[in-house]
Amino acid sequence: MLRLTQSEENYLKAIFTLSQDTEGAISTNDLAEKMLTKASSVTDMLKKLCEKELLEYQKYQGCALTNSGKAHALAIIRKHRLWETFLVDKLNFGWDEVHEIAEQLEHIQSTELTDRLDEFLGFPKVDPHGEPIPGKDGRIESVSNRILLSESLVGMKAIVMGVEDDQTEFLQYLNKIGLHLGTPIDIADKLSFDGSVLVNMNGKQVQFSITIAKQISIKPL
Amino acid sequence: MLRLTQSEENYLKAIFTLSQDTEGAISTNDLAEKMLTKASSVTDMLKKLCEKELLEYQKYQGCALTNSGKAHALAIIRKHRLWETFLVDKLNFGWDEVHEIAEQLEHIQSTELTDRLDEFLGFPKVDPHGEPIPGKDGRIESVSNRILLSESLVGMKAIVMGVEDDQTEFLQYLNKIGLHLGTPIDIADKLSFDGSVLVNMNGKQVQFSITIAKQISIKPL
DNA sequence: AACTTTTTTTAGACTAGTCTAAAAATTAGA
DNA sequence: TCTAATTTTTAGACTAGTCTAAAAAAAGTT
Repeated sequence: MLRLTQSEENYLKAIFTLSQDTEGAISTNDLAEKMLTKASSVTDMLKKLCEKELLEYQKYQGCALTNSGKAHALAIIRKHRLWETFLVDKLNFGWDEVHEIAEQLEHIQSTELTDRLDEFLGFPKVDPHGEPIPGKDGRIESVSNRILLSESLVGMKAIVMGVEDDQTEFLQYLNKIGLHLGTPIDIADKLSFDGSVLVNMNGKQVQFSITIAKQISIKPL
Repeated sequence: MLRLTQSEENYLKAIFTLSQDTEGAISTNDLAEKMLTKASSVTDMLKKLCEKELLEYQKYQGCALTNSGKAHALAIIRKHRLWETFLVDKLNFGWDEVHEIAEQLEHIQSTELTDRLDEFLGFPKVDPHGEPIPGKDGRIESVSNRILLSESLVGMKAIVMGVEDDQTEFLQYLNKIGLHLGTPIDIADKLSFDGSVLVNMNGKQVQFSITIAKQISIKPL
């Protein structure tokens, strides 16, 4: 299998995640924003990755991963999520503390290591943020019956199943208000003018802006 | 604490290990050989590391680590040996399979991670090759009563405690002849003309060249 | 359809780490 | 101690990845 640099791997991962909620090609600018870099740097990298047949790229037309590129991206995501699970389950880190470390661990090159770690963890299906962990073959088992909190209906009862964003500050905020995976919630109200969601949980009422509600996935009961 | 690149870390580690069995400064050429690189590349790196006060360096005089440089080197060695222990104890890798992977894992930046891993492993004193694991403070607990097989006396009974070299092929050879940590051995004879050591172990007799005998450390009973 | 704005690419420069080839310093030998 | 051999450094070049500034293409607006 093709050997990639950390930078190349990070680009592939970014393109893959952007593709998840985007139709068609990924634009150079969007990718530059995601990678916290400049469009000119992105153009250079796209040429290189295209050369290696990890993505398709035509001047001014953005890019899209090939099957090979997708496979690489999924392998990195698999490692990232397995390591996060290791850090939380075995080393007792909080779910808000593991992203940075996993960003480094995901680049360790050894399929054998990844697979043994998977086994050691008992073949977990989701990571500490509720995100599904791709299997050896790159397949993601679909997580059933989930919706975003932003799409919930008033009166619904549900269980928190995951978060779409694993940035430290966001997760620390959720910790502070007592929201974790598995927390039961009641949708008390939705404010039509700004999309805010009022939620009863742990005996208190909390208000989530639409931005936050889009980051929380729940399973209606 | 100063942030270093992987390459800088590898140089510090190499200088540290060379210093272990060398009096005085480490020469540019010796370091180049150890790093599988050219002397000119080494000179450039020495200038940089000297700038950062990790080592002392004067043109044509070789180099020696400062206390800061030693501390960094020991931190890397600590991580390397803890990860090797994890791979063998928790993921069931063989002692001959872990060096390469640990070479990557040793560069993961997080003291918190290292210390939690240490705790998770039960604060091991030695790694899978019998090498001592530096503590949080960088101190290495001296491993008592050990000598090299090359220094043993005929008639001695001993236990294999460690190997100085952790290259895959060497360890695979030891596996093949059934030599592991804890294996009891009898020194049957030493050949004066080439320094070979004849050893009885597992009911068989094995002959070790002086080169190999210098790589095996034992505890006389 | 022509003009303006935005996006994207090119051109050229910079850093880190490496290399080769040549120059300089040190060490060894007679 | 003078010369030869060895070691080490310098000089200049290369790759990967990044940047800024400017040019080119695409998209939006009247």
